[in-house]
Amino acid sequence: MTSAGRLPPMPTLAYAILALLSRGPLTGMEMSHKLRDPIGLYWEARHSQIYPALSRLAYRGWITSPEPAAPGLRPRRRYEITVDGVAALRAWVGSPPSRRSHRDELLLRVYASWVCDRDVTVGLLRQAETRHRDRLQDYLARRASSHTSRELGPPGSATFADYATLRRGIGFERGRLAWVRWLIRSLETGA
Amino acid sequence: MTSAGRLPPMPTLAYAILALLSRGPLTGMEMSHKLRDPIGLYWEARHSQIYPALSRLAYRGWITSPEPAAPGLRPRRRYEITVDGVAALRAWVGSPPSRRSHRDELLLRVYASWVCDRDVTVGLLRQAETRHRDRLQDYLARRASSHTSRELGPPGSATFADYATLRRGIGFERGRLAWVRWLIRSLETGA
DNA sequence: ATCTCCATGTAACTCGTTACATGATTTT
DNA sequence: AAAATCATGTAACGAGTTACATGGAGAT
Repeated sequence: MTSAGRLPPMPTLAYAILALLSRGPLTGMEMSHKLRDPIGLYWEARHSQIYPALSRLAYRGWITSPEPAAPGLRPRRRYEITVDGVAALRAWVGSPPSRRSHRDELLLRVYASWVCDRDVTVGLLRQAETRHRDRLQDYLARRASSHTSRELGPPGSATFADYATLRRGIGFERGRLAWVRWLIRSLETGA
Repeated sequence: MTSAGRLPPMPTLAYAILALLSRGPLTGMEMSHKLRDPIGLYWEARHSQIYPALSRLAYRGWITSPEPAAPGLRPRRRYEITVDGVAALRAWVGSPPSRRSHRDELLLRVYASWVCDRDVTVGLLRQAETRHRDRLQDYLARRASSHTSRELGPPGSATFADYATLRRGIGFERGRLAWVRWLIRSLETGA
C-alpha cells in the first residue's frame, strides 16, 4: 500500500475494470465494448461511467497510462494495471459479498401477467425466447471457438476463469429458455 | 384513462407495487416485506423507496386508500388498486421490454479470481453455495406448501403466476448451485 | 412514565443512464 | 472540403441505498 489516508471505497465497476486489465492493457473504448453486452463478464457499463472511473483508478495508482505522445495526435490512452491494482483486486475478490439486490423484469411481468390476455403474455414470452435463444447461440459459439483454438488453461488460470463464467452463462440461458418454453406450452394448452 | 396531460413514465417499481396490489389490498409495510427478499416476485425495494412511490401512484389514481380514521389513531394506510391501476399494469406487461442491464457480482469475482489464491476463491464459492442452498430450500418449501394446501389455479390465474415465478426461482438456484459445485470440484482437483 | 418496537416518512448521497459536447480520423 | 465516425469526456437526471426523523402502540 503506497497511498496513505482514508479513501472512500471504490464502486464495483472499478473492480470490473481491474479484472479486465488484469488480462492485459486496454483503452477506454475497448473496455467499453467488453462491458457492453453480456460477455463472460456479466457486468455492464456505458462509456460515460467508465471514463470517470478510469480517472479515479489512476488517481489511486491502481492503473497507469503513458501520456499519449504529443498534443495534436489523436488521444487513445491505453491503460494498464499496477501492482497496487492487482493487490486491490485480489483483496476485493475475497472481501465479504455486498448485499446487492437482484431484479428481474421478465419475472415481474410474468408475475403480473394474469391481469392481461393470454395472447399478450405469450407474445411477451416469445420475445424473451428469441432473445435467450440468440444469446445462447452466441455463448455456444464462443465456447466452441475457445475450445478448438487453444488449450483451456488449468483451474486458477485466466483462461479457465473465462471459461467458468462462460459456462455459467450457458447454463443460465438454457435454464431460462426451458422455463420460458414450459410457460408458453402451459399457457397454450391450458394444462 | 381519466387523467389528461403528458405525465412522465413511472419507474418499474410502480408496476411491481401494482402487481402486488392486483392480488389484494396491502399496507406499505406489508409491501415492504414482500419486496424484501427474493420471493417469487424478484423485485427488491426498501421502504424508503416504496412510500414515495405510493404517493405517486395515488396521485395518478392508480391506487387508493381510505383515509385512516380520525387523527390520533395509528396511521396504517391500506392501499388497493383501482380500475385505472389494473389497466396501467395490463398495458405495462405488454409494453416493449426496457433495456435493463444485468450485473452479477459473483460472476465478476470468479472472472477476477485467477489473481488470488485458490483457497480464497474456494472460500468465496463455499459461501455462495450456502446462500444458494438455503434459498433453494426456502423455495422448495414454498412450492410444497402451495401444492398441498390448495389447488394450483389454471394458467392465467394469479396462483399460477405465483407458481410460475417460483418455479423459475427453483430452476435458477439449482443451476447456480450445480455450477458453484462444479467450480469448487474443478479448483480442488485441478482438473 | 419510560422504553422499545412498529409504521411511515424524509434527507443525503451514490450509482447508472441518456443526452450533449469536443476534437481527431477516415471517407466521399 | 464536407460528412461520417471514432474516441473521450461532461452534464443532467432518475433510480436506489443508508441514515435520520417522527409519532403511535404495547410492554415493564
